[in-house]
Amino acid sequence: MIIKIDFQSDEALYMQLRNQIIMGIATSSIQEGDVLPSVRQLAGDIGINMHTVNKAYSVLRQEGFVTIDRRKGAVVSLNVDKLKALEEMKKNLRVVLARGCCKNITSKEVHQLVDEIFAEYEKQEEE
Amino acid sequence: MIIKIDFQSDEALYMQLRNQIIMGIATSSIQEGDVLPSVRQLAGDIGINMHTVNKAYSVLRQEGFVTIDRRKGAVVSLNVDKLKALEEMKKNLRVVLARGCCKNITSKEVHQLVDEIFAEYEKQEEE
DNA sequence: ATAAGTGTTATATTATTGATATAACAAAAG
DNA sequence: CTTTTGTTATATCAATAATATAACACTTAT
Repeated sequence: MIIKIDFQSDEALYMQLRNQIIMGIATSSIQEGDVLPSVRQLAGDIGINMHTVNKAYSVLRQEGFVTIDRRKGAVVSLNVDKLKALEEMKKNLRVVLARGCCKNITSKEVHQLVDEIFAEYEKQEEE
Repeated sequence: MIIKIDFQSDEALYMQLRNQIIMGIATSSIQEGDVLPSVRQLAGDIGINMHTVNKAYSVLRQEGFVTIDRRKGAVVSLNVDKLKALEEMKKNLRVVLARGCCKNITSKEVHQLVDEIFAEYEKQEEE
């Protein structure tokens, strides 16, 4: 699992970290049951503060992507509330698609993008 | 065009405003050539500060959704850079879809959501 | 022409957030 | 017993979000 932080980005560091871990789970480069590095370890590797990593982990826990075990640390374990997830996705898609729609992106083109991205996920699942 | 601001949300006011205007353009409840309310007017209607509206308009201008004319004000006019828009959408979709993918949302279900949302847009275009 | 309304700019203040820095604690592992 | 773990508590600094006045130049009505 390679984490790449962009210090020039206007996106918060802990948010970048959260998103990359989620994408790591989606591509199965991190799998359910895997243990994330300790907050101190990852902070040292990336070159950011311990608390920033801790905040990312806390958000991941609250959103149901990991459980935090005192003995093991942050363990990938998905708490699947599918109805909630679908609702959240629809809300997010409404914003993303509206932007594209204004720029003449068709539903067909969106479908293609979706397939491309899902292909990225399934491709790496075999590794 | 009805603007609904959630003061409890953790999303910045100017961002909520920006997104709702973009969704308004997508659903054609605001059309190309239409003039947005003046910053003072809209601020008064919503009950927020003039500068917050101004910031939303500035972002919309920078992102190519409106042009700002000294005599007319903020006019909806889409500066379509489709390649850039596709690139941006893919980046956004990667994050949104990864979250769903972890929660067992299938590509088929995403396709359905996309169709539902595009239907919302085209439905209101006829009004 | 006068008044009102427009976008724009400038400055200032307040509250919140993001990120960092130490420090300490209890629990678990070696 | 020492180290490492997550966790909590403070504190500080910088950046951002939102507000408040105020002023300027330009349109547009009256």
